[in-house]
Amino acid sequence: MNTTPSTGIPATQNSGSAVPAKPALEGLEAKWAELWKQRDTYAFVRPESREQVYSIDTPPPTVSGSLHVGHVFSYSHTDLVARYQRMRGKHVFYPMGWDDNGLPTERRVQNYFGVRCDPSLPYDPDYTPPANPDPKRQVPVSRRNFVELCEQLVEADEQVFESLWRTLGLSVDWEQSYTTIGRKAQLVSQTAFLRNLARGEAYLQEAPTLWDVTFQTAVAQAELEAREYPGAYHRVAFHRDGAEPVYIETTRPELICSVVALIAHPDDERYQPLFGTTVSSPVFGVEVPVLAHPAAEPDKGAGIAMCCTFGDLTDVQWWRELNLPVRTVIGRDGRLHREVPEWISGGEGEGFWDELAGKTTFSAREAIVARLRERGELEGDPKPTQRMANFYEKGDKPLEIVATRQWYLSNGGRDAATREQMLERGAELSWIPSHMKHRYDNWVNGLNGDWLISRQRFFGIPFPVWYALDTEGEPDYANPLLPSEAQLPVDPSSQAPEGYDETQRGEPGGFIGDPDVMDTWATSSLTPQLAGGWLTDEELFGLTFPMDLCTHAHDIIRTWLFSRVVRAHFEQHTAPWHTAMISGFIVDPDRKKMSKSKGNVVVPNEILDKYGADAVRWRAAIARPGLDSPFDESQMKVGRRLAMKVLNASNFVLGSLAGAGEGATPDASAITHPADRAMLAGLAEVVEQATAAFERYDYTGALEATETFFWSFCDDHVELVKERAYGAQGAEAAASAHASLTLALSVMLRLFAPFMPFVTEEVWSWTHGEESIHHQSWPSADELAGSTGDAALVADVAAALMAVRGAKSNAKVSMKTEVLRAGFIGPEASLERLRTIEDDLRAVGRITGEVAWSSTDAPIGVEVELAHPQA
RNA sequence: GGGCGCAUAGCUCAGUUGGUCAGAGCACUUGCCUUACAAGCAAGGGGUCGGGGGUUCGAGCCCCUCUGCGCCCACCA
Repeated sequence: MNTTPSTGIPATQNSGSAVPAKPALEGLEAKWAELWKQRDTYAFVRPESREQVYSIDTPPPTVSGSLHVGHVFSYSHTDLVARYQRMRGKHVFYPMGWDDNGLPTERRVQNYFGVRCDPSLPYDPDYTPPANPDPKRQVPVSRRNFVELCEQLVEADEQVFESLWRTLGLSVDWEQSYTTIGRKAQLVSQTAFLRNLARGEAYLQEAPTLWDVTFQTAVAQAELEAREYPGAYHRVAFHRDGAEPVYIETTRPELICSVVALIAHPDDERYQPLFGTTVSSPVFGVEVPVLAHPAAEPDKGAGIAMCCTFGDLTDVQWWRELNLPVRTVIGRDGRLHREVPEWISGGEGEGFWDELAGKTTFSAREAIVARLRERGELEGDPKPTQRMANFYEKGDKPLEIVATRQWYLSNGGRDAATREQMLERGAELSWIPSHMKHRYDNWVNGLNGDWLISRQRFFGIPFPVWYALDTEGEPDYANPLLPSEAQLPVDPSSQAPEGYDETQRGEPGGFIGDPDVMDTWATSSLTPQLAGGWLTDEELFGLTFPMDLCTHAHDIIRTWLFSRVVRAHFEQHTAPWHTAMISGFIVDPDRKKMSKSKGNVVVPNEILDKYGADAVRWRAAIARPGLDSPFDESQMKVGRRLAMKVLNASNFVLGSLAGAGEGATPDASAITHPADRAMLAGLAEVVEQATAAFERYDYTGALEATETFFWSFCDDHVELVKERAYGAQGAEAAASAHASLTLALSVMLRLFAPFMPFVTEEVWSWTHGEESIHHQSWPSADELAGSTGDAALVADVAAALMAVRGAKSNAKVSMKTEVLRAGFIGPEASLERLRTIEDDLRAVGRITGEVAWSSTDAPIGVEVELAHPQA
């Protein structure tokens, strides 16, 4: 082949090789995403035994939501491990799910189509949504129409997500995908629920519940968010017969109408004389007892609190532990009841109720404060304060506490033995990084009740439960009617229970269906079962469960991770996976969390377009598990530069140096030159480092080792052997260079493959036809025939080159300047090694004259006599 | 208030059991159109490893303490 391509067009251009003249990154994502799809490159092929499988539980994204770079990075981390394990010979089970049920989808449908669900409307089979949706004036539609619109939009959203994941290069097997609303999800969720119910782990209970008045649904502890909320202390008088009034301080005077007791700490001497007596409430004149309870805090407010049912969770505790009555005034819509409460009716406040009835808590507060003022029962002016209030994470009004009937699932929140079991399951997991286990323990130990799994919504999986109605039409909640497992999935709102027919729905002596749906976590807590084929494909389930790995960011340890542990513990009596790899967040440059409201969200498509998927993945890979990492575009550039370098260096090695014809399978026996053997010995060490790093889920360490070697390979080794590869030292010396370069490149490409699947696949395809690099085996030190070489020479070469280049750089001359005399100094052992490759050294340094060697204790250096630059 | 994590060059981060550990990349400076790559290459400047104690022959690395930052949980009288 032509060894001196001076035209700028490599000789290979004429050889018919697939090595391109001028490689480019542009278009690689589109090309390979499509080919991988066509060739089914990442299909899960069932092996004989569980040991041959590596199974992964990765989060089903909320399809109605939007993704930011944080998601992209976290999913990339999963893919790094998936690709590594695949190359290690595992059959990688890597499904993708879509979390498409629940409130987020409902909200998106409402806004997108401009509709809202009204369950009282009949189904319209020909319904078409408004042409010009107005989210502010939503058109009511039937429940079934609403659900159809949800399904329609969800499908479109899922395609957009899939396309993004393919562009990012996730090696997901798309045949294995699942949704959280589909038939399989219904079957799995309902079956698991019925079994929980049969074992007593699930139960129906009427109890005070955290309630979002905007969405009008109950909310679980895991979905709470404490936020600052402005309020004001109102100092209010409770009256005593023939004595001074008792003052309490409250931020919620509108709840005075629901007061059931005043409570102070048992040791509080100020209030001890009052314990056991009664006082009467301002405005309403309702008599309530003064009681003692240790949860009262003497230094908070007036030191004595009014207990209302229910103002906050402390009220719930007092109500429960002191056996207080329930006096509910706030309805599911967040407004005060229309009718006069019975404990007020007949009293002095009865007439005033007209002013409160149907008001929001905010307006009721204004009305009652005005009334307190009039009556002289408010002392001084309200004192503004900032307090923490519980919010639904998706809501914008503080949660109320409303007594409602809900389904619960035991999770250790009410039972110390179960809690202990959950902690033990958590301890069985291998946590990456290990300190993330503390978050799990912290959460489990802080549970204050069982898991509330029912939601008063529409687009979700229904509870497979009916209730018989007695002759009065009252439901019998104590004895729910249940389907058999063979009947699942069922929809109790459109199907009748066994022994009844549809005409009996809602009729006395008939039945009603449970109106609620399961919270989305009640389904996604079963993703290992759902994806793995539980109930539907027991062979698959046996091969994949418990899974090897679960991955996600640290924010959903308390929700998704914990809830899956609960489910697998009850159903399979095991932890759902062996390892939990937890990602950090990508934060903005000021280390603030990215959020839409702050406007600091980086959209994935933009950076993927701008820098390419390999560059984005590279950036993701330098963020270690668990560590938050600030977003910085300059780092994308570095990733892109590496991808470009891989492309160029591969092109040079395969196209010009080694020769494409002999490229695919190098002849190891030809590798005889000490420089080549040393390089391969160095690479063998890198292979061992990278492998060890990946085995401990330190993908960053694996990348660093590979990348460091690769750059020195390009800068030092390739430069060192270039002339020899062109034939300057004869055929045998050239063959050694060709074979070693090809072998080293093959190894490095495979080491890079998990990180940069596109560019490595592109290069691989130049010499391997349709064979994918992602099916090749992960490199081993054994396959490096030259590993018997002396790796120490690699460092000597680097030092010698640096010395020669430094001399030229200091002289401010071109690197091609001739060296008329070079005197190397350094430790004798190093000089000994360098002498074995003197010809290579002369070529790269353009040393045309005498070379001298003198051994010293100092590091390697050189004294040179340079030709005149002009010469 | 409880828990966890972080603090090493201007920036982002490595520093595995205390002894070539004071490093890398970016940024910066100075050169080089060198026949793979100028979105390149080469050389170079830059840090008393947050403060203070202690253990040790020896400490970014271990112990104590202080300070600052971040996250999770709790906190509605």
